[in-house]
Amino acid sequence: MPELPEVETMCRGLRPIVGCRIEKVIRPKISVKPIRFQPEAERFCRELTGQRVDRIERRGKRVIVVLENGYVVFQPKMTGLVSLTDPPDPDHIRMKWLLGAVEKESEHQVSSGSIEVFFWDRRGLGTLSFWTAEQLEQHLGEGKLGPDALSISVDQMCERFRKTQRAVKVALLDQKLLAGVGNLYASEILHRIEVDPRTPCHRLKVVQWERLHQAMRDILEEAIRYEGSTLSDGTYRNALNQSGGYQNHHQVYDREGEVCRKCGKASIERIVQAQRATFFCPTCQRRAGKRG
DNA sequence: CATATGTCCTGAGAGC
DNA sequence: TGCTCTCAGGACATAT
Repeated sequence: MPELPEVETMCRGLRPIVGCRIEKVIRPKISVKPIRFQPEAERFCRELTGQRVDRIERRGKRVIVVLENGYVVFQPKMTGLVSLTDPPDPDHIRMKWLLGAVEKESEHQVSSGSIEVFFWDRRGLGTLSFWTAEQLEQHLGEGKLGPDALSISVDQMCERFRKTQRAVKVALLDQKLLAGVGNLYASEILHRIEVDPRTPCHRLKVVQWERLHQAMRDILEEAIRYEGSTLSDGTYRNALNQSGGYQNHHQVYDREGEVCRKCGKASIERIVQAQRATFFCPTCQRRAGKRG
């Protein structure tokens, strides 16, 4: 499930294509249902062909390839992957680019010859869009997508979260409030600051939002250094087709019944919030007011 | 407006 | 061995 660190890793892996021209856009024939393209697939491919890649950006959990004339937005959702090497299997390649060599001198210059970019998605919930600058803001601008988790300030966070009565774990997943945190990292963040995931946002104090903000940054940055988390399904890989490393550092996610690494006593519990699994330590993350 | 639920999609794994 | 069933969860659509 690519969240901010995994998507950031994909973006970094794409840097070698900056300056290259998209010579061919291919949609391999596959037996599974096609993913959603916007505009529809044939026009999408036509629009991209011949364009030069200017830069790579990320907004929350989306990869944005900025072309000389338009923006390609890839939403990996659950199992999507962008890579420069062979993806996990050939049966779920949703799109492929053949790139020409770079035109100008650049710090990311690659040797001549062809580069391939693979858009792969096993479950096919992901989407690919090609938008103008105006459409990009329409779809991903303020009001649609909250501030990115790595650039939001503490004050912004307090302001956006303190109004809601929803459980803090559930609110962290709301991309309109905050972009980039998903189910895995939300549990990890709350464990680090020892807050019960069921606590309503409006009950958290300013100092706790400060801790949450700091822990969020720390954990996301650590995870980026490890190039994300590859879960047991093995789906997620970095651009060079290697597993991430952060799964070995998870404190609670997918550790139901195992001993908490912080207190060394309690075993990690799994509950369901808003139809999603939440993992936490019942000892370290006691509800406020019940401590002692 | 705020919040909750249903839907999309495939493959892995459980259970019989 | 092979079948059926459940589950994983991001983002959007629809309902309350």
